[in-house]
Amino acid sequence: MTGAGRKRSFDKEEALDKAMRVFWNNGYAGTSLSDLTDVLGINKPSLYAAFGNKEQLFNSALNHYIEHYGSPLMQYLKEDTKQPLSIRLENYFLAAIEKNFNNELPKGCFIVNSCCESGGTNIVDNTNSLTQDLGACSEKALESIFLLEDQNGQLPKKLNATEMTAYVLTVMYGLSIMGRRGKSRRELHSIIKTAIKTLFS
Amino acid sequence: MTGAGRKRSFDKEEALDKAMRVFWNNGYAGTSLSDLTDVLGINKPSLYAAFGNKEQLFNSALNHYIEHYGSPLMQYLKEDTKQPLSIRLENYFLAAIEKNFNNELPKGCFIVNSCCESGGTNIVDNTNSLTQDLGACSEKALESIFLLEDQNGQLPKKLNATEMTAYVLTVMYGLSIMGRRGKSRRELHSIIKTAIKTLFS
DNA sequence: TATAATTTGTACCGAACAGTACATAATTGA
DNA sequence: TCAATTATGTACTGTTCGGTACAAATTATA
Repeated sequence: MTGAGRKRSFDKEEALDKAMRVFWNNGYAGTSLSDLTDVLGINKPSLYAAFGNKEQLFNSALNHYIEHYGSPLMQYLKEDTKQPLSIRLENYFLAAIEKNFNNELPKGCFIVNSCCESGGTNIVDNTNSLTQDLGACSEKALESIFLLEDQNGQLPKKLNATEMTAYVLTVMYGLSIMGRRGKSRRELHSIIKTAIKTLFS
Repeated sequence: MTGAGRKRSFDKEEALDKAMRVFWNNGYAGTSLSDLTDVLGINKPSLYAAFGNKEQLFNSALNHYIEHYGSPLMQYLKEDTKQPLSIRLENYFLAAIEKNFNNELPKGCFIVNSCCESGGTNIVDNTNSLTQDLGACSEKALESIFLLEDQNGQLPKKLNATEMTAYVLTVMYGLSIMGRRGKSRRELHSIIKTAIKTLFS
């Protein structure tokens, strides 16, 4: 079927990762096609041929983020289930904030940023609902983990899985904003310590 | 001194409040001058004469928000100091989320939204530092309250004022994102209940 | 009532925006 | 080697962007 035709001069997955970082840093409305083509080192027709239009590229960037940066964090909760939940939850938080000190990545969480931008009149319905879906999806994943923990009696303070999920997610979101504000690793660690302490003792 | 000259046909404070809501909903980059003049019902030269340029208007909107929507919340912590801190903190959180169900106001917290947008290449240094300053200012206000509480032995779990401040602010930020995501009053109340429960028992 | 001061409305500016037409270049399969 | 196919680079489209020049309208003071 395919085969004929000139070869693409760039790696599509690499380019998507670069585009994601631009959107992550500047938001949808704050990113122009020139910003993208500059960073990706390709010209507009190539970008359109590979990724569709600006909105579709943004949606692809959101999915790419979840797949490569968001979802992997769940492993810290799932693995080593012999360790108490308090330890795994702390590792989950720690891993999340550690991204914030990789100077190659923008600050905060891309999904959180997009939630703030979402709902505005510049964001298309399609993108609004994708942002909502990705938020809901992470929430479901978290809840399914805490449902298991609840069955094993690991949830603290008589919280049920739904309450635990909503609260942990709230703290995660808050940490994202604190990270975006440029808080130091020391400060973010302190917040995590407080979260674990107040939840589990 | 002043006196001569045609009268302004609109109320400047009202117009600023309207402009704030547009920026709050759509962000800085997501708001155009046409969006503003449409909502304010004035034309561009009037807007420029009254508020300077887009960036200055945005900065004024941020200050207006803090003065009329952010700072007043602090009263819930300061007044009725005979009541235990747990009650006052709960009222503070409740008052914060209640704004989210006023359908005339955009969802979430304007400052939180601006933090997410801040740092991007489209936001001018001046606005970046104002956003940072306003974040830091709220934090100082909160910390001065918790310093007093600490002296009265009201802080729970052996937290000091700095730890308490950072954690409460994190939960507030998280609530803002949850609100922006469209969580119901019931869900946000549940999160607040969990926060109070885990902090104080 | 004349004058100075201020706001308003219209109409415009150059620049940047998202997106595309089209010719050229490169690659595969026949 | 030739035809079909795909990607690239240039140059362009119409629209919207933030911002302003300028004349008409309105007001207070002298």
